[in-house]
Amino acid sequence: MAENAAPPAKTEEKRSWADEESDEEKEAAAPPSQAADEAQPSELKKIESLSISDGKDSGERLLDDPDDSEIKAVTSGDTVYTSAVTFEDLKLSDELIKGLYVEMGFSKPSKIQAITLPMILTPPYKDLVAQAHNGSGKTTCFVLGMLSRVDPKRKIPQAICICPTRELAQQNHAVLLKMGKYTGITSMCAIPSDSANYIPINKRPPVTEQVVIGTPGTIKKWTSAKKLSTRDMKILVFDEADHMLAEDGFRDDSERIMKEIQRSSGGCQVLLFSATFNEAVKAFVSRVIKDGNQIFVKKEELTLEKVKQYKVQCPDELSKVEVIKDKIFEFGQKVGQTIIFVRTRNSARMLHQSLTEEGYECTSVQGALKQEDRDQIIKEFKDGLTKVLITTDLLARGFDQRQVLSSTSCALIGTDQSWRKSSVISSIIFLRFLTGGVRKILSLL
DNA sequence: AAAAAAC
Repeated sequence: MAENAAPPAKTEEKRSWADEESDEEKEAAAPPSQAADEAQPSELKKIESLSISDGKDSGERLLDDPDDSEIKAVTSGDTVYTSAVTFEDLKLSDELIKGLYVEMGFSKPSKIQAITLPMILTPPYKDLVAQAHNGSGKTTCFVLGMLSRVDPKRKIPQAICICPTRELAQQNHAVLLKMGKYTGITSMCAIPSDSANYIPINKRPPVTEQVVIGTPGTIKKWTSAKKLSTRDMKILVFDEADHMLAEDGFRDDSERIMKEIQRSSGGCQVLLFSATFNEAVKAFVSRVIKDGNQIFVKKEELTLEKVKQYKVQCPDELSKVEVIKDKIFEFGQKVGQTIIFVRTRNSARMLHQSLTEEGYECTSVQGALKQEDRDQIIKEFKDGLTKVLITTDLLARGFDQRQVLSSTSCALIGTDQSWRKSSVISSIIFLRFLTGGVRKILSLL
């Protein structure tokens, strides 16, 4: 459990350096008496609802969720699913159970696991679209799904997971190795290899590993070169599925891969997992996934309500850097590590440079770096060797930094969106110009 | 609108 970052000070002291809200925000947000950081959490703290429908049902049934005690069974189509109270309910192999208890340290399924795992593991293995908050145990759902649907005796690829970034693919692969430690199930990452150990595709032996986790381009390349057989695929997972299926994301690649695998395998189960699904993606999903189980959480407030938010208004770009130096570093030392999100690769580079020049220790990572360097920088941060990491959307999604540090981290937001997607951040500091943008953020609250 | 993957 990550304890909430104790705010460094109460409101009054905070205002010694954080400006008060502007007029624009006042009209956009709440009654003028309410400071912005009061306006956000408690009001949004509603009981989260789960909506369960069979995909054809237009009228969604909403199950109020009183700490999951009442939800025992949910039906979808003709199949009756019994929510899993224990992992034993799922009839997993002993080896897998051991991995869950010993390696992962789990005791019982989380709510999303209790509901989705039976849907994933019960014939006729329907497709599944599932939304679950960050930190709710989403990864376990599909990793466990893949591990239990693979036949350990057959040395051929039977499960694929596709992720939007190499980093996320590696992270998910690490989870799979850990959870599947005693199963003997083999797996590999399908991401572009770094220059040092590059193997031309035609020299690459066909994949014999049973689970493959990778990024779209490489998966596509390997399958079209017949190095990755999809004939015996039983389960296909898209992590961060909303991005994988968004028009400005990986939709084309994803759709092609999905079609190809479903064709060659004769209908393989597809799982779509994400913390967020906007309406456009939902509409697309319902076209692609015709007859699947669906789980949506009503609103995506969970990340928000745990988060303490501060705003600092800066008249110009230069003063942002001043605030980072004077305040963020100091604040970051109290709470642990800091991630600074910025919008562009270039600002990541520039900010890193100007901070370093002035003797502030930090690192930065963005997509223009070589893969080796990316891996190295992230490893150092996860190992706690570096305290301040500047990054772009590269780490905005699915970056799980709890596996390293139970202490809190602090994120400084330079973009409108990335902080909402990021996993466990207990504290947010906005740095924005006086003009523009603020209203947009407030409307999201 | 930029970032991500990968050509």
